[in-house]
Amino acid sequence: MKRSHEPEGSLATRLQAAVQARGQRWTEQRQLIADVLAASDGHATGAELVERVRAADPSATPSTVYRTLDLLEELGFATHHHGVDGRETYHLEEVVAHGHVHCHGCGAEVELDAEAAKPILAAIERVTGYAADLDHLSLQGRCPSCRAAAAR
Amino acid sequence: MKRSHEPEGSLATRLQAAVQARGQRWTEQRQLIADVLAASDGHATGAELVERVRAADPSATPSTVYRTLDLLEELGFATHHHGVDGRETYHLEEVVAHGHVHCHGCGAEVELDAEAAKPILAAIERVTGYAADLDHLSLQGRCPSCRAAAAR
DNA sequence: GAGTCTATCGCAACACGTTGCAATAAGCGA
DNA sequence: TCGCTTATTGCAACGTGTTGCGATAGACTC
Repeated sequence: MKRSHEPEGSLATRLQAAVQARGQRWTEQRQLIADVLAASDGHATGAELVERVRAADPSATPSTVYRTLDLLEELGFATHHHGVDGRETYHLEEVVAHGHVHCHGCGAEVELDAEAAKPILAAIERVTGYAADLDHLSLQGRCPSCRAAAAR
Repeated sequence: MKRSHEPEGSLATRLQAAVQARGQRWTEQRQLIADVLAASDGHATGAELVERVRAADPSATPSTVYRTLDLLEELGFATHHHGVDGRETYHLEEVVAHGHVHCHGCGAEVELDAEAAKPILAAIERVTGYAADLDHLSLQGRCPSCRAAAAR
């Protein structure tokens, strides 16, 4: 998100540098997977990414895609979390960290940016001493309109 | 909730009544699955439950177990949520509602009871307007000792 | 340039959970 | 009791994600 002022290649370039700095290799497949992830800004499930990567390069296998995603995550360029249905959802790190709140009444989903989440994270820290990850903040509950409907 | 003063058998009895009230049937397998879930108080993953049910009755199949768990959930006798690894974890409704906080540093996991979670849920409501489910509150972050270690 | 080391890849198998379908069996009315 | 209706079950196949292993190919040393 809001990366449009940057040259397209910069993410891949930084990634390549980070990978090679660890003595690891930057391959065409990794480039492709990073491109696909960058192109699907916002969220994408593992399966979606696998599908898109395979569309671009049919020789790519799921294991390669998942291992590359793990690598991106290890390097801090991506994160993943489990949505309400247990499916994995991946984000590029450039997408600003955010949490999710899902309504189990109507299925609505709102995002929580860092600013909005501050009081929540502060409350978690006060209660538990834990510094919670915003990226892994995936809540379920009832949205205001479903609550109003339920109250009637 | 907080029905722990009731006799052991009452859960199955109430469940049976609820199932039959919907014109559905109370079978031995359902009884068995409810027993297994009751016996594994606290949490159990779907796979664990399947395994235990099959240990007691090898003819039971995973689909039956999962369908029964769905039924229990529909009736409000059980809940499930997705843990950090994306696996499903089931609770009996009798186990008092609680959330989880998992440390991605050392893997420690603490539970949050309703009282402790109150300020967190209140903060969520203030920010989003959502009434979050304590049972689906599954957080990740760093525990105090990992934070201290990281600070050094 | 040859040889060695090792990261990466593809494949196959597995684990967990879900779904569709046909067979079975329970419940119910005549 | 018989026959009908329908909930439940078992089976098999599928979707998503993970893991182990041998083959490959890139990088590095001599």
